[in-house]
Amino acid sequence: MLTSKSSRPTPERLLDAAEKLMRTVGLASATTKAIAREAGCSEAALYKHFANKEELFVRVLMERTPNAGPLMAALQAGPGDPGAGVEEALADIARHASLFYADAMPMAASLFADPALLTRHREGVQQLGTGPHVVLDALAGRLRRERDAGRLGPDADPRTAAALLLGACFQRAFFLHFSGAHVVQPVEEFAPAVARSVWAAIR
Amino acid sequence: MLTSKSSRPTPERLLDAAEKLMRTVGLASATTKAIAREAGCSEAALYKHFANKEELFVRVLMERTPNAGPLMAALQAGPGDPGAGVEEALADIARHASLFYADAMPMAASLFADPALLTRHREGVQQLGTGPHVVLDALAGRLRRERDAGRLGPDADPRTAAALLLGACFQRAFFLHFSGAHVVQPVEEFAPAVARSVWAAIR
DNA sequence: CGGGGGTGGGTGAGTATTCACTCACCCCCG
DNA sequence: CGGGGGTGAGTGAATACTCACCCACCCCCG
Repeated sequence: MLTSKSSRPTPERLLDAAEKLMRTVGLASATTKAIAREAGCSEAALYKHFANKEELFVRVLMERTPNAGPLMAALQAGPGDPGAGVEEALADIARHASLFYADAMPMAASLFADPALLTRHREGVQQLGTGPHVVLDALAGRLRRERDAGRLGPDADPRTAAALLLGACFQRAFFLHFSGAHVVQPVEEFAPAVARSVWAAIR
Repeated sequence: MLTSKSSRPTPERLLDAAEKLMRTVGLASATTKAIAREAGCSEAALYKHFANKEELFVRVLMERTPNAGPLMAALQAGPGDPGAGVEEALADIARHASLFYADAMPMAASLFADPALLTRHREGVQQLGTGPHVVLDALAGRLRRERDAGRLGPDADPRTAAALLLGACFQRAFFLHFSGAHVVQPVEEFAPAVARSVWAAIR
């Protein structure tokens, strides 16, 4: 019974619960009582493991951020592989970026409701040298390398191209949550279209 | 003294106050008491003019949305004017879009903290047949007309190009508020760069 | 023409509820 | 038996919202 779900340590369950509530009912309704109930423990237990509610949220944002791994992997792979075309790689990146942003959007946007929490999170994040812009930097760097390897036009603008591709995916994720799935194209047709147009801009 | 500031009707002052607080201290701290104090009236007066706090917020979001006028004007102007190049028009659109999104971002993103409020707002907005996607539709339509007039390449993808340009401006606005001004390019260099790359993709 | 009374807008002082957070206490494992 | 992890029952503060009341204004009727 080592793997029974109740064996999962309480702090983890609290982080899980907080994340789940932030995604579903929203930051405003993610109260300490609701989080404790969702985690299956008492409110007082929360304060045995976290100094206060804000610390819990900050740790959720730092540790339970949607998994950027696949996206970063898609960003780093590629340039050494001359078999795959750049456009296909861009489509793959657009696919991963669309999924990642769709995942991250609700929690990230929630922070705008509480500027104090946003500031705390920003400080923690920039002390770690990370942040949402690393994705953009990674794609820009990747494109710069592609250009230097002669696979892009010599006057291509890697940073701007990266901003275009990721920005389109980002805004699509926003529409998805803000207006509903019916106003956005499905990823399977969106990602290749985006890749095609960006590729046309830099080849 | 008809134009004295206290002559501004109370409901307007409440809407002003609510908007200001949403922008500055955030939706979470925009309490009825704070709004009333900011508007210079009592809390009870708020309930003479609005059924509840949510109705006040919804009306702020519907009526005090950042002015999309200049952006929509920049989007509609142009195709009849053969003197101006498409790229310059795109740069102008990118400039206006960057400003508009930077203005709208805090209030729009705040909604993610309260999904119930988001749903109410979505319903109100789509009953009016509007929404954030109209900007994208307008630019896509504009580009389609340019293409049909032969000023773009015949296989240009207007909808995707619009998503790229506006998405880049949208994400820039997000970075601006989320991470600070130091991680984004100034508009004066960002807008032309975006326009140049998009133009390269569709010409 | 004067005054009685409805009315829209405003207020101060509440109310019930909910919030984040605390405390005294307990259980059980090493 | 000591202490980390857990709890039930609070605490004061803050929240959204209400209530009784007020006042200036206007309309209309005697």
